[in-house]
Formats: sequence, structure tokens, C-alpha cells
Amino acid sequence: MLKKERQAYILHQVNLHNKVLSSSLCTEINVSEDTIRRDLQELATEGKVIKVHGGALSHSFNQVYFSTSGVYSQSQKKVIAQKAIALINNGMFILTSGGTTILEMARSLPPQLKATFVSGSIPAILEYMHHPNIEVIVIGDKISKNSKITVGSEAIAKIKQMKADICFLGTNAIDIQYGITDNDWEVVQLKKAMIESSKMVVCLSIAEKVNSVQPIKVCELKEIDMLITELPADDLLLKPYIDAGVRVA
Amino acid sequence: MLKKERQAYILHQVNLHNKVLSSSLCTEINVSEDTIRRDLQELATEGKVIKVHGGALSHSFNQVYFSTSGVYSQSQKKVIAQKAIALINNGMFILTSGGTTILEMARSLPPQLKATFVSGSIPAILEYMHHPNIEVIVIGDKISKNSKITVGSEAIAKIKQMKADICFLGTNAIDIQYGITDNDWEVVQLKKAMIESSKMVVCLSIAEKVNSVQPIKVCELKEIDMLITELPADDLLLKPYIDAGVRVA
DNA sequence: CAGGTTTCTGCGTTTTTATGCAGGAATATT
DNA sequence: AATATTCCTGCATAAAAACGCAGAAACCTG
Repeated sequence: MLKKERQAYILHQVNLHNKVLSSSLCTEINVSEDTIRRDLQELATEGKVIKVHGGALSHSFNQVYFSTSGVYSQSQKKVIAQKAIALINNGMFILTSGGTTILEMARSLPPQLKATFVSGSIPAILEYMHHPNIEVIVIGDKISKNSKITVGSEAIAKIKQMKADICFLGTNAIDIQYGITDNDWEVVQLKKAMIESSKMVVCLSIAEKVNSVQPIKVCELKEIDMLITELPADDLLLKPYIDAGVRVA
Repeated sequence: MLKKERQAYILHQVNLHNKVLSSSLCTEINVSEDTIRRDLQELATEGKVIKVHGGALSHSFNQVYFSTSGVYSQSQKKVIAQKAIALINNGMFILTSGGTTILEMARSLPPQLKATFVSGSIPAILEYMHHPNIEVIVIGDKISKNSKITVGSEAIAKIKQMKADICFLGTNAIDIQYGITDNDWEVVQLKKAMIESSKMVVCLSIAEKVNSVQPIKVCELKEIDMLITELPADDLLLKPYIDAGVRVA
């Protein structure tokens, strides 16, 4: 194998998986670790990859990693993301809406996780795409620019053909009496379809949005199976929801 | 065997396999390694192949595996983007593939332009989404991670339902004899569908990719209406394409 | 077609490059 | 802090490239 060829392969792997381990590369290509290290060194000085202890990272990965700052109440969303991820098992088929909370979850997915994620949210798809073991299915249709998600009858029809294991909904407003509500008519239609097409519906919501109401109704409280906030499950704010039969995490 | 004959054979082998080893060539043709080396040297200075230690690579090889990270041909792509944009009028319905050249076009679209863009390429969609007056339609299906585009029968079926005004194809390889070729089977299927579903097919390609060949065929040269490169239309490199009936810009 | 000139090709030698190996230094991980 | 990786440095070896040269082939040219 030619040197350039080898480097091309390495670069391909880096861009595909966002990271490589020198150890795995040297068994794959069947050369010594030194050679791999020298290749990575070379690619790094050319600016093609970022070399780290034990392997290398793609440039885009690093950019993504740093671009996360500036999201509203991010630390809370990280907590929510972790709780949500705990529900996911290998092989699951998962439907997700859009929103920054979902995005945070997408970023935090463990790299070994093998699952299929379905979404019409472009930012979420971008994140799923960077993961090495996740299959990504895109729901096609017209893009709604302010929510950055595909909406319309085609999208809804596609969703109705599925039965996902879990549906994660980024939630704009949740209330004991009014249930889940939102402010974008088309997005609401989509969420309704998602809820119908999933065995389990999980709402992700920062505590701030709990007990708030928006103009358009998505569904009743009883239609959701679980509510995840950054608060501990025994927080007083959540007690009414537990009493109403919603699991809380 | 004549020198020219030999070099033609070498070039053929390089374009066919994307790489050659000097050692194998010299046993095939039965000449000394020096001769092969001198031939490769010559072909390299003429820009026909890329010489590396131990053999040579085709240009397309480099494009395929190194194109993702480097932005070295950015300025050429800007020129191509401008020429492509000149073809777009308000109200048009436009189908685009993926690729960095398409991306550059997406970035350069004038803000007043009102048109509908259809694509399965996530990076392209991201760009279209940022424009104020463009409607974006997403082709849904499974994501192919290395090309960052949706592929599969659903995507193809959706494309076949359309008849776009223009289809812009990011091109991996174009050649007089072999036509448009590519290296990803699924992407090729998609491009074929796009070509069928458009009134006008425009190939965007940097000059480096002109006269190169990839393993999988997309279409014959006669099926495309226009070829856009960063070169002026009267450049000698493009003359054969004009003679073959392709409009050049 | 003959003679001269240029180009091409192969061979030995030298130089460069690529790769692997060993052992100590540096860096993670627990 | 202890341990295990990983990294770096220098060195050895083999492969490939560069160089110079001489014979062979091709190609003018009169």
C-alpha cells in the first residue's frame, strides 16, 4: 500500500467517524504504530486532522465541539440530555423533534450506541450524522425556516408509516390542565403525528417551561409517558405531574 | 513498444485503477524500473498523474479522499458558483446534489432571489435555509454518512415525482468517452433520478476533475446540457466537450 | 540510403525515503 | 502516586529514486 493511499484512508476514516485511534488503524492497515503516528503527524502539519494522544480528530468535530457555547441554559439541558440518553438501548428506533434540548441530547449520545434516529430537524440531523454508529433517517418535506424542521403533509404521512420505540419531544410548554402546547401550527401537526407513531413518548423540558401554556394544543398530558427536566424527580414542581400519571425523571 | 504507446498504457491503467505501482508496471510492460519512473515523471510534469513514492495516483483519487477537508480550490469554486447562479431566475424550481461546489453556490446565492431549492444534501440544505427568500424542500430517506446526502428508494421515488427547471450536479469525474462517473453507488442512483427529473442538467466541476474517470457511471455526456468550470469557455481543455454538443460556461 | 545526431533505455552506484524496532521520556488513567 | 499506554529519538534495513554513463534505437538530412 502506498503511503499516500494509506494517508487517504486514514483521512477518510477521520472524516467519517470524527476520530481515529492509532491502535485500531495499525491493525486495520497492518503497519506499525510508528508509521501510523508519522502519518498522523504529517496530516496534522498539513492541517488535515488534529492529532491527539492516542489518535486524531477531524477538524469539523472540534468546531462542533466549540460551537456549543451560547445556548440558552445549556447546563440544565445537559442534565436533561443525560437522563434522556439513559432510556435509549442499542437497536432502538427513535423519533425526535427539533429544539435546542434535543440538540443537546444528540451531541451527548455515547459513541458506542447503535440505534436509528428519525427526524426532520436539520440541526439535529447534523449532530446525528457525526456519530459513528447511528443510522439517520431524514423526514423530507418543506422546511419551516423558523423552526428549522421539515413540515407538511408528506412529512406527516411518512411519520404515520412508522412505529418508533421512543419519541423525544422538545417541549415549548407543558401544563397540568392544558397538556402540551406550542406556538407553530405546522410543528404541532408534526408532533401529533410523532406521538401517534411511537410506543413511548418522552417530553424534554427545562423547568422554566413547566406550568406554562402556548396557543396551540399538541396533546393531553395523559398521552405522554414521561417528562424529563433538569430537576430531581422528587422536586415539588413535578409532583402534580406524577400524580397525573406521568413518569418523571 | 514505443514510448508514447507505453505512456498511454500507463495513463490508462492509472485512470482505471486510480493507482499504479512502478514495480508491477515494469513487469507488465517488461522494461526497467528506470524507464517506468521516467515515464511517470514525464506524465507527472504534464499534470496527467500524481507521482508518489512507489508509483503514481490519478487525480480523481486525490479528489475523492482528500477533498473533504481542504479548501484549496475555494476560489475556483466561487467562480463556478457565480456562473451557475447566472442561470437561475426568480420562481424557478431547482434540484441540486451535494458536494462542495454546490455548497459554494448555495452560499453565493443573491439574497433577493426567490426560488425553490430541492435537495437531500444536508450541508446544502443548511445553506439554503439561511437565505431569506428561498423555499427549501428536503428529500427524505436514509443518510449516507460519507456523502452527507439522503439516499435510497424513497428519495429516488420523490425525485421522480418532480420536473425541475434546472438540476445542478456536483461532479466527481467527467470524461469525453466515459461521460459522468462517480464512486458511490447510491449517490449515482440519486443523480440518475435527478437527471431524468429535470428539464436542464448542469454539471459543476473544477477543471482538475475534467477528463477523469470514476468506477460507476452516472450518465453519458449527451445527457447533460451544460458544463461549468472555472475556466473561460474558450479554454482548450473544454473544446472536445463543446464539439460533443455540451454547452460550456 | 548512409551518416550523423538526437532520443531512449538499461545498468551500476549513490542518495533519499519509508518503515520497523528498541528503550527511555512523556502522557493518560485509576 | 502507580501503572499502562502512547510518544519520541536514534538507528538499521530495505526499497525506491536520482544520477551518470554507455550502448541501442529512432529520427532527421542531404
